[in-house]
Amino acid sequence: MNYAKRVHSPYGDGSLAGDLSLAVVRFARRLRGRRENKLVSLTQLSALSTLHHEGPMTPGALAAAERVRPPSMTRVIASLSDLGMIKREPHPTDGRQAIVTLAPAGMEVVTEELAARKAWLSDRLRELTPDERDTLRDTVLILNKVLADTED
Amino acid sequence: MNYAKRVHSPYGDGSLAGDLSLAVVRFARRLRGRRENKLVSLTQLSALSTLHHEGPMTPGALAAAERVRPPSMTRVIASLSDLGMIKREPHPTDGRQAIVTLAPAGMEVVTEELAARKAWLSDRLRELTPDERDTLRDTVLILNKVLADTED
DNA sequence: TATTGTTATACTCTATAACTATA
DNA sequence: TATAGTTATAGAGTATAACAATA
Repeated sequence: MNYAKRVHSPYGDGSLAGDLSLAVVRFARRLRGRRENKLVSLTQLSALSTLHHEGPMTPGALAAAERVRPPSMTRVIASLSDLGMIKREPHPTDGRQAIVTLAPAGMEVVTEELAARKAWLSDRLRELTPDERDTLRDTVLILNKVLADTED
Repeated sequence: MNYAKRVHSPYGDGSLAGDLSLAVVRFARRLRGRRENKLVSLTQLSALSTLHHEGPMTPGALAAAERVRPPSMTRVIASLSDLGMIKREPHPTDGRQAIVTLAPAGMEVVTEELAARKAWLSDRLRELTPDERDTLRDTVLILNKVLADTED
């Protein structure tokens, strides 16, 4: 595969949307399946990771960041709280809200799980060429940009 | 973003695996959530799409192609059969197996759903640069390659 | 009234374990 | 015995609708 030299496909060739969504869904299925015997699920890890990167926030903000509905995040927060990985603190000025913070156990898990998850995926990535890895790095930026632009 | 000129990141920088898996999972979540009021789910569509691309096959082969366990595929097949989108036919030589084929209704749905799904994703993709779309096209190839290389 | 969050409920997706039928 | 597939069961993840508490 020579990415640099390939001519751009026409604007509306259409197959990209279909191919991309199938590939992403199958890959995500695979990533989730790889998590047996782990302390937290990928959904939980994703929430912990967001708290790690962006700091304490309200449940609503965390739901928005993770792009799930508030009731879904309520359950994720409850499960992580049961595991002692996050703490709920009262909001300083608004009694309706709460502030969710990463507990020490959660911080530890984020670090360990990120390392563990890399174990198998990094093995796969290591077999790719530097160009292919760069492509995937760019993809992370593009997917996050697309997600950020989809506000509804 | 200028993808072509960027220097390759060092071999083992490690963050790619973590960033990629989080981005993929969030994107997949978004894709699934976009399917309300659709005739078939993304899982069902994925199976129909495989039958469309690769032709009739046994439930076991379909499970392998979709990278799910046989019992999971049994349920997908049953639901698609209830919807009249696939047909089960006896295997010519092995009484244990069956051959799953795409029914006319299934063929129609694959075509229509692929078009419908593109409606929103294509809107997003259209806002990207040609370089960014090429990056995503390459990513589809890379992800499928990684999935194909992970046989266990 | 509007907003934030939770509870109640239900559906989809996937898995493991145990079973049936055929090879 | 081994293989292909199904059934039974369970758990994770997500959603909508209805509710409670606070602004």
